[in-house]
Amino acid sequence: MMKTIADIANLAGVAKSTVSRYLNGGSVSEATKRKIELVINETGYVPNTFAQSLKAKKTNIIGTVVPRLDSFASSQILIGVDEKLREMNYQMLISNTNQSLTREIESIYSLSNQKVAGIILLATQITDTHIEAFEKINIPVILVGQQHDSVYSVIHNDESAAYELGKYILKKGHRKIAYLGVTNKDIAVGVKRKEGIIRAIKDEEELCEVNFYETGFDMNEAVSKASTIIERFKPSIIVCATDNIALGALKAAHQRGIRVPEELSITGFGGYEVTEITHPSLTTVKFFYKEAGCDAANGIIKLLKGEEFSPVTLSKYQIMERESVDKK
Amino acid sequence: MMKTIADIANLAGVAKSTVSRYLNGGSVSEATKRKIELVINETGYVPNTFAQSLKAKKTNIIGTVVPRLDSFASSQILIGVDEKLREMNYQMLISNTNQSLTREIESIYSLSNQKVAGIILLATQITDTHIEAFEKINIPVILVGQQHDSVYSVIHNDESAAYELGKYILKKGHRKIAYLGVTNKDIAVGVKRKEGIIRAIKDEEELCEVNFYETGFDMNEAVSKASTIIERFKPSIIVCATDNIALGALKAAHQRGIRVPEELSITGFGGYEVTEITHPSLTTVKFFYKEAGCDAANGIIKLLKGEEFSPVTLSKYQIMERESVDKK
DNA sequence: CTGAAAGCGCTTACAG
DNA sequence: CTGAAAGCGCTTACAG
Repeated sequence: MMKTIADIANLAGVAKSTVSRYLNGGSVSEATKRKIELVINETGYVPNTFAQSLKAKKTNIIGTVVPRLDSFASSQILIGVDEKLREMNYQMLISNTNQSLTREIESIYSLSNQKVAGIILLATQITDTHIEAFEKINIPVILVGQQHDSVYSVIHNDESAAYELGKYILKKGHRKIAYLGVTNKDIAVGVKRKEGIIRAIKDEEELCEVNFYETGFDMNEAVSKASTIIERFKPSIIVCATDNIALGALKAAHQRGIRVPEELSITGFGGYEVTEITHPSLTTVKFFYKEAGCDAANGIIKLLKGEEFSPVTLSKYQIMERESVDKK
Repeated sequence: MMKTIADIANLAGVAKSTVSRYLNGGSVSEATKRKIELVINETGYVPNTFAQSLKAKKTNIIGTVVPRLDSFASSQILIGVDEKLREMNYQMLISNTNQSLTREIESIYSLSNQKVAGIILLATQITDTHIEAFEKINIPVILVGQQHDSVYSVIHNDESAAYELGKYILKKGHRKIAYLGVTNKDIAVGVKRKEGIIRAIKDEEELCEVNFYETGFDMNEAVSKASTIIERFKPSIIVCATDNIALGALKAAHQRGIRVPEELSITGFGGYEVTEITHPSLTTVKFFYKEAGCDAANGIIKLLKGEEFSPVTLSKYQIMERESVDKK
């Protein structure tokens, strides 16, 4: 049988309110404290969360909305969020939207109905409907991976990372560059990474030939897109907007019997674990997803406590110089 | 301002109990139904979950305990569970234990305290402490990935899958086999897969030379283990207990300048997405993780409704014949 | 420091 | 079919 606060009060010979005060750090004399403590230990009493939340009208749950569960980046961010939250005695509730923007909006409202204390959104696109939802629910929201003026954001600093990667490949002598990117609807991945590369090329004094292509996030689509690029454009390097796309490009090169990096260099973005183990291993930009997750978790708790939190947090990155880029 | 059932009752000119009955499918006349419906639509009323749960003493939440978030198998299973649960109007609450058995036990109790309706455990090892916890919490539990006599299980049929894979490589002519497995503590992955291979070899009339090795689940460890095996044993094939290990073996071969599959064949288990894109693509056994997740979700709901559910459900598998195995 | 009482928003017998 | 009342397990002013 589940014990209630009334049982504890009876057993300890005090009032329910006193037990409640003991539990919540109110003023209780040392003597009664000890009595209550004893009873609680003996009975293994655990307060009913529903009753608590019903009164307090809030929970220590942070809702985390993710577009998909099966992506390296998502997993790592979630791990970071979960770890930090657990540390701070909060709980993470994951809501998977399966890449549906509609379900994303639904999730935001539904989490709010469940009285989560705050929401962390692993964002892809931020629409007006999102902003409207954020305003309506009236609890702290932090975006991870995308930036928006009216919401707190933790981003991966895609532009700088891309700029640095661009400088790197230029230094390696590449002048005939294919950039295989994704939709502009994704500001971070589609726009910022491309912009960083473009800025690096602009800074370069020598002339570069650059072609831009677009593909989806899916590996298989990347294989065929890359294959066509190799055939028609014959670049010395394919700069891919994600590691998955780079993996696809690598496959395309293998299929065509083109040696990487001797005949063709390839780079990615992300730093997925598997990029270390491919042959050749992939030169890429590593983002610190887990740390970004921690940052977001920290931020939401600060916001909850009414403390200061910067509107935009830049997460770290690191160029991983490996085998897939050769001197030209 | 949040509306309560009392507000709705007032606005509709009926009693709270009538609104409650309307909400829960009790008997309400068509006329009052319409009145209530109207008010609810206008106000956008949503019942307070805590109040509901406080009375009903249960939730429509299913707790899912996972050892790690960043594994292909886990992600797919979670996606399956989530999808099915959502369909049935249940919710999934994920608890990540970060591969800690202690945290696994803690999670079980903590989910139970939160009054989840049931628990799905993506299991690695089942200890007595687990069984004790399952008995104490007194709600339905389903294991995914491991089997145990006293708990409902959805398993991947590792033994049969391994047997079939064993038959396949034998038919390809391999007689000098290295099996790179994992700890026996993991019954499904460590024991069953090995047993399946052994059974296939026993069935074979010709003489086989087989060596068994053990490694961790980590890719990098697999690289060095495989490298040593290649050097010392010189097998014609390395059968790896997981795709990650196989990826490591592939890397080891590349590093040593050994051509796969011409000089060395390699197989995995799992059917991770990335195995299709490696060079050469990996011959492996694909498990239907997502479907297994669905099965588990279905099962837990059946159990909740008091319906029949088989103590052990065998999930499907499929040999993915690709490029990493050659005729010998 | 301590207790009695009211109330959070719902559901569920029980009458009618 | 419908309503009044009790109660789920807690917390929070309010007295003392």
